[in-house]
Amino acid sequence: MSTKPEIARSTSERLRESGLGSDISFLLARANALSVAAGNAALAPFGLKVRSFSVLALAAGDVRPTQRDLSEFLRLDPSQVVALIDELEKRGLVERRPDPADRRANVVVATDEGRALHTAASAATSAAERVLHGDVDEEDRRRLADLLGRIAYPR
Amino acid sequence: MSTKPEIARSTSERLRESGLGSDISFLLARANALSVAAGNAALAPFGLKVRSFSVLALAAGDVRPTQRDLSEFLRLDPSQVVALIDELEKRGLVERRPDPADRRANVVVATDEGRALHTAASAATSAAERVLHGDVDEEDRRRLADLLGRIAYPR
DNA sequence: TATTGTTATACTCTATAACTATA
DNA sequence: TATAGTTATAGAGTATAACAATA
Repeated sequence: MSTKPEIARSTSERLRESGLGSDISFLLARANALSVAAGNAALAPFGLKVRSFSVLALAAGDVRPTQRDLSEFLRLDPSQVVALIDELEKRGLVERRPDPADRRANVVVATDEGRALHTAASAATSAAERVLHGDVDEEDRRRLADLLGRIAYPR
Repeated sequence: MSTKPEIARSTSERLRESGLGSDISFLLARANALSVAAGNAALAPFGLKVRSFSVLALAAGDVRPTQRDLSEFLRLDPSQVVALIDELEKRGLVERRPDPADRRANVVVATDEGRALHTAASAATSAAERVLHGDVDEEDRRRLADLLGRIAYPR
């Protein structure tokens, strides 16, 4: 048990106040690590992780992306997308359909069951996000999303 | 070659506008992926990656953290810290010194050479960060750091 | 000739357990 | 009895190259 004097800052506080600890890249890495951990924990009851959830989420919308689209948007190698879709398809959550515009390509769409699971899982991740962002109110969350978007989607 | 009409949004634009694409957790993951990639590229000429750079940065300050401190602050397993310090120590960039307060613990400090490399590498990562944050001005960078800090360092 | 999806493979990263020396 | 550092190992994540079908 540490019984340090109140006046002295702890080592972790001092590291936080050091150069690295206030670096945007480092804060980004740390915030993301916590976010992924919280997301995976919230998704575990659904048999999903943030990776497979993001594929399911995009398949559940009306965009009808090809595997190549998913690969580029999620910044995953095409071979990783194959593995993720294999797993979701085996569980009956998504389907590969031939792209009418290009017979090489598969369009990935969620099944009814997949959309239902996505809805339930979304509620869980949103709740986990609200806990993680407990210190950030709604207006600041919008501001944060805007700022992150400018970094996440460079021109 | 895709010769789509200008009026139609591309698939990636439509994915971006979908639910997931504006989710803070997803934006965080995507921004961090770009940040790590840019950081590793900027650090490659120095024989460093963001991981080893962060250890060197903390060792180059005056906090004198133990390996345990580094493990907790960087959210790395103690065994990973061992490997990172082994490598940096082999290159003469950091040293393990016995903690006078606890003979089980090692304090990690940068050598003169390590501090010099840290200074040079810091300039490179700052430059890469400015490129990545090209769309975000100084005031918004401060705001972003504040918002990220509230997520990265929960109470 | 180039691209989509696929398979195989290797490499990095991360997580876990067990051990030692000190506390 | 618990903690700091270490070692070993296995699992997850990532990157690369080669192939068949199609553009």
